[in-house]
Amino acid sequence: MSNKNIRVRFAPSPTGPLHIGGVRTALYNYLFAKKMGGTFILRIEDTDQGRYVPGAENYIVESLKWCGLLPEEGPGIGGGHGPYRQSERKAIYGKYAHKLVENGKAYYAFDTPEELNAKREEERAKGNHNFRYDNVTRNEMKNSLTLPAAETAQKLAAGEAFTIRLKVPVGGAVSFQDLVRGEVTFQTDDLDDKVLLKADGMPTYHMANIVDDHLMEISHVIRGEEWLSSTGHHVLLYQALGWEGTMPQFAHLPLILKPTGKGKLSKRDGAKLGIPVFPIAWEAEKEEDRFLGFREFGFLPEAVINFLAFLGWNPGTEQEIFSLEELCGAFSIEKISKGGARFDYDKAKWYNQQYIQATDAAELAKIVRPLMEEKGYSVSDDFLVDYCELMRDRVVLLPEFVSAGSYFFEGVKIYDDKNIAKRWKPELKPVFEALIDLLEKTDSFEAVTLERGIKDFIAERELKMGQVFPLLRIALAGTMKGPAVFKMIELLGKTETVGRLKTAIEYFEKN
RNA sequence: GGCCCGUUCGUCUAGGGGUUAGGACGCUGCCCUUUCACGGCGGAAACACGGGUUCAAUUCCCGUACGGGCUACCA
Repeated sequence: MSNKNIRVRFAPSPTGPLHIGGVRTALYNYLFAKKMGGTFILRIEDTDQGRYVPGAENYIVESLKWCGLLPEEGPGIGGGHGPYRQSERKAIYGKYAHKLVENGKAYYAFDTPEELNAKREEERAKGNHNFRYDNVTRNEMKNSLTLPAAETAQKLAAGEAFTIRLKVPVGGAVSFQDLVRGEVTFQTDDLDDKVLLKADGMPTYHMANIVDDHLMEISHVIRGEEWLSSTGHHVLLYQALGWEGTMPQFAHLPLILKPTGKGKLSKRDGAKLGIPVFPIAWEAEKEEDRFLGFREFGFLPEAVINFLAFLGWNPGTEQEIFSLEELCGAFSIEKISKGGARFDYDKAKWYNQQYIQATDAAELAKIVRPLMEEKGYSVSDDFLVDYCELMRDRVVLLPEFVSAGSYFFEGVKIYDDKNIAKRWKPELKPVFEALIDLLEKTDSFEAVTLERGIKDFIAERELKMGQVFPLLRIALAGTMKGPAVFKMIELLGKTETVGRLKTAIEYFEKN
């Protein structure tokens, strides 16, 4: 069921790695598009050449890919509304900006950044701490409203640098219905005359976003709450361009807040708290500019998506685990919450654990294999699958598959001396030697058989389980933590098990 | 400062004029298990405050407080 009228876009700016709040915005756009049978579009907002960071666009694309949020239109993908990079649409914005000037909805402004700063300083000195270029102050600035027409024409002809500013009406009000917040109203007298076209000929976000959303036939603008304040200007712009009738609907998302303290989540919070705030790693020259992502921390993308979906949205049922597909079915803008949501890393880890537990061992083995190789462990496929089966319920982040069971791959490197001291008695030596004997004579190395055999062995000698099992475990793993002993023996196999027992007895004796 | 937005357990949230205010994470007790986990059953823990409206407000309205966002020729 496709609905050609529903078109949403994710429009990030390639100024660095996309943080997790951006991923959530992308997710909500994606979910809404899928839910409605509409189209999910990626648009790159690279109108600020000063802040352009090479590699950032690729990072955005790779991040979306890792998350499984594939755009149907976008740079490198195509679609009937391209180009999808704003830098490639420069001429379009210029045309509309000049049209607005012709229609008296905007004007040329010749004030240089230096002059504007000087003006701000001057006002500050007078005690006015918030100078605004608005429908009052524009009358004392250098623009086509205050200058004689001839002078304006002369400046333009001379190629003097100019910007085009929106001529905000005096004494009016703008309102719109926000899909998550209801009616929002601004007095035009509170709004400044936003720059639409910069001196370098590039549009500002405000201009580009309206022109593109209109031309790309965007039906719903779903974006972060940081845009709510400028939406008044955007509505004014739609009106000025005569596009009010097809203006998209707005939905402003609550912000993702820092895990601790105040404010919205920022790049630096990751490094500061040792948690990921980016989907995937970001490479950079300088060490302090490099970041690891959720992927590198060992998260499954499905878990990240599920976690993110619930940061500011809730289906209203008690189900917590949702696949991307299920989210597409359950999503609705009405259920987006209004208040900011604090980033809860513990919850993210819990989701990851849930997804690891729900993934079958063969699949986990595939995911874990590269981590094993990185560590230098060579493991057979069968062994790795069985191993994943044993460890699945004991792992929260993927790298723990490597660390938590390292003894399986490199033997016992460290013994738990404290427990050995507490439990080892010299008279246990013959018992363990007899156990080795028993194992060597056992043909079936299956956990159930082993369990029966070893339990009988202990009973025959009138020993307690507690005298044997903990030491047996330490002999094989070095630690008290780990899967059921019989399962371990089964996985290790006869030769390895017997070998480890022999070394361990020696070690226990010395201890 | 101005404008805009928000406020239910520590956190994410459900709910909604009359409820024992529900779930999840985290914390915690017990059970399972002679390990560690997983799992199961419990527990502590919330309607920011003040006024209205109403027979009745956590829920509706208004204030206040607090929090957040914006306030660039950045997005």
